[in-house]
This record gives sequence, C-alpha cells and structure tokens, in this order.
Amino acid sequence: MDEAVALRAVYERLSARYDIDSWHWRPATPALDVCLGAILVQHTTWGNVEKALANLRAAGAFSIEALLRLPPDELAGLVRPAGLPATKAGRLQSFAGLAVAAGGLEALLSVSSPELRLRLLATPGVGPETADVILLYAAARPAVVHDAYTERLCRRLGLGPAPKSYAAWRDWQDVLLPCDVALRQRFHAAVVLHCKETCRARPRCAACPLLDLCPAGKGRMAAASI
DNA sequence: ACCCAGGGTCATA
DNA sequence: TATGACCATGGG
Repeated sequence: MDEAVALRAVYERLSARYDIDSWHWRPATPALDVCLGAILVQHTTWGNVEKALANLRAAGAFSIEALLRLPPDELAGLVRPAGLPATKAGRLQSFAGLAVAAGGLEALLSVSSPELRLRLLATPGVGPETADVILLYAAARPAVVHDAYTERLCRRLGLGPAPKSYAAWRDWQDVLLPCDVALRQRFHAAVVLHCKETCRARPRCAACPLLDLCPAGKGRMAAASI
C-alpha cells in the first residue's frame, strides 16, 4: 500500500478514536493561548505549561502588552514551571514584540501564510515546529505540524522521507495530507493523543488501532508499541 | 539518582 | 546534512 493510503488510514483510525475536543488546542482555543502555549511547551510537558499559563493569568500578564511591560526576570519567575525560564521569558517577549510591530496579534495572524511563516521564523525562539503550530491552530491555515510523536509513529510504520530534517518531513506530509485546516488539526491532535496514551505507558498494546498497518514480521511487534 | 520531555540555537565535521 | 552541547524544571 502506498504512503498516501497508509497515512490516510492512520488519520481515519486515530481521528475516529481521539476527539479533538479532548485536545488542548481545539478550534475554539483563543489565538493568544495557542501562541504562548506553543512557545512554552518546547521541551516540556503540557501539564507544566498549564501551570505557567495560570501564573501569567494570575499576574495579569496574559496579554501582548502586559508581557512586554513585565521585567524579564519577573516574567521568568512566572514561567518557571515550564522549564528554561530565562529562555522562555525572552521568547515570549520576542513574540509579543512581533505582534505589536504588526499592529496587534489579530493583525499579525491575518497576513498571508508564507509571509506570516517567514516573520515567525525570524523571531528569536520560534523555530519551524512552533511556527507551524501557530499557523495551524492560531491562524487556522492549512499548515503541517511535524513533531517527535509523528516521526516516531511514522517510522514504526515504515513511512516517511529519507532525509531527517524537519523540512523534509513537513513537505512529505504536505503532499500526502489533504489541504484542509480542520483535517490537519485533527490529524496532528490525534497522533499526539495516541502516542501520549500508548507510547510509553502501554507498550505492545494488542488493541492498537494501527496494528494491521505495520510491516509484517518484526514490524508487527514494533507497531504494537506505537 | 537517573532519564526524559511537541524545541531552538549555536558550534562542529 | 547531521550530530552534539546547552538551556533548567517537573514528573516518572
């Protein structure tokens, strides 16, 4: 079976099992929440991000303007639960500066997708994955988000591009996935939800909905641990 | 005590 | 193109 069919099957099975509404970036999630969360979640778990976001709200710092007003070390204190506090405080302020320069967050998120992606990537602390999360979930553009979960899942299924770069993975998905915002949101959300549930906690789960998609033989064992 | 976590950046071969 | 060190905290 070719890769387009296989990836489509992954989408069908996982989106049927995992609801986008149990995902922290649902369609109704405010854009600012998505943007700040996307930066804070780098190399940390979502639970820690929630604590940091709660600290920001409690301190009245949950706005582009307030973020820029706050002294860096004070902001770092609020963000500490998410790890890398000094680094992430600076990144939040860089992003806030980008939004202000564009005339506000709404204005920033309304520029064309290619231009928006370039501006995001030019912002310190915003790399390709963070930029694509913002494009897909905050700006509702049909972007592809690649991440460690997607890569691990695809590799175990024997899918994916030969090059290991983010760009190669993103381009690969971009060709195979229908260019639909809601679909791409559901796909990414379902992959992550599935991997978080089964990857470490329940290796070799016999009820894995992707069991029949993996290569025969040894691959079947590997698939069971997806 | 140790290992890992939706990453980004900088240095190096 | 790709690998390694670094950032620093919370949870298993």
